[in-house]
Amino acid sequence: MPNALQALELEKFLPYRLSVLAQLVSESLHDLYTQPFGLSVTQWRVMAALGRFAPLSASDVGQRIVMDKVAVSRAVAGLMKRGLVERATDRSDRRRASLKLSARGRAMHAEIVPLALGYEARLYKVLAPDERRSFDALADRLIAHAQALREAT
Amino acid sequence: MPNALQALELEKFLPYRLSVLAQLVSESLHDLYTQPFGLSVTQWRVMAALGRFAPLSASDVGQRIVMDKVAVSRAVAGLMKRGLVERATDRSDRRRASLKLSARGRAMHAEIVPLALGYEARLYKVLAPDERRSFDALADRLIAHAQALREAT
DNA sequence: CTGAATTAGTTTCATATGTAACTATTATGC
DNA sequence: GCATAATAGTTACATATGAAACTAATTCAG
Repeated sequence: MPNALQALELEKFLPYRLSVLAQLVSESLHDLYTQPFGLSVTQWRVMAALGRFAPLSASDVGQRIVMDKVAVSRAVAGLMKRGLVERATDRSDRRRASLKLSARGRAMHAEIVPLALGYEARLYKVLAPDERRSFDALADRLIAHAQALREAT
Repeated sequence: MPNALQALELEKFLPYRLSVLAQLVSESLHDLYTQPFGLSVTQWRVMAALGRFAPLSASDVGQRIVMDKVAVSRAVAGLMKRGLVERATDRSDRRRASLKLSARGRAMHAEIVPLALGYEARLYKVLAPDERRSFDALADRLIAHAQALREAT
């Protein structure tokens, strides 16, 4: 047969399933911090980046968490308004502003991290330790490859 | 130590990595059909569902592709305007409308499917066949479990 | 040095998306 | 049978997001 009929079986199609999984996980996680802390997804991600990587500029944040600068800018504006993040203009390059969590921001971060890790732990429970390691490794390779394919275009 | 300091290492955090991977894949795929065919992501998903599962009601589509009814409604409206989808009111329950691809819709679907499968194949190339099977199986279990956790809340 | 090109970040506008309210139709309790 | 509830789908509003234009500061070529 020169060209067997190609059928797209959605339920087996990798991009589709990745989208469903990421969506489910993201929504569940969102529930953990949206009601009690009033954070949007992007705000939480920025807080997570700042909580982990000390002082960062807005574009550093964007690179870390794969978020465009507009989204970062908006999230930071919201976090500053609530006094969760502090900004200081860089003395040597006044375009830059280095960002870090305020005391309040650190306190909130410290409350949310265990919730996030708790959810991750519950999710991972369905996999045995070696399966978890295996999934992680394969996912990493897929990420790297997807990135390479994207740039190749 | 009663409660070791929990650090959130974003780059190892499963929800974060799933989000990055799904985002990368979705963007790449999007490039394949957005320019040449002028479809949005939701429109393409609806077409894919209809292409595979014959006549479906709008809510059937939503269940298949995990998309809420508002999004389905909007996507269908756009597809109908372009004559890619046909709608027929159900005689026995006039709230329902059964949807299917038109001839033009089927033709477009037939053009896009190989592109989508081609991308999937390129993506999968980074994994050996047994790794691919393994990843698929683990991902399926994660999906099922994430769904269960979500409902348990 | 000085003007063109870069870079950081914000604002604007157009589009996408989710929640809730609404219409129309069918099912259910009494 | 009739009022109430439930279901399919659309519309309206409010918010989120992305692309492009814009401001301000810095770098670089000559």
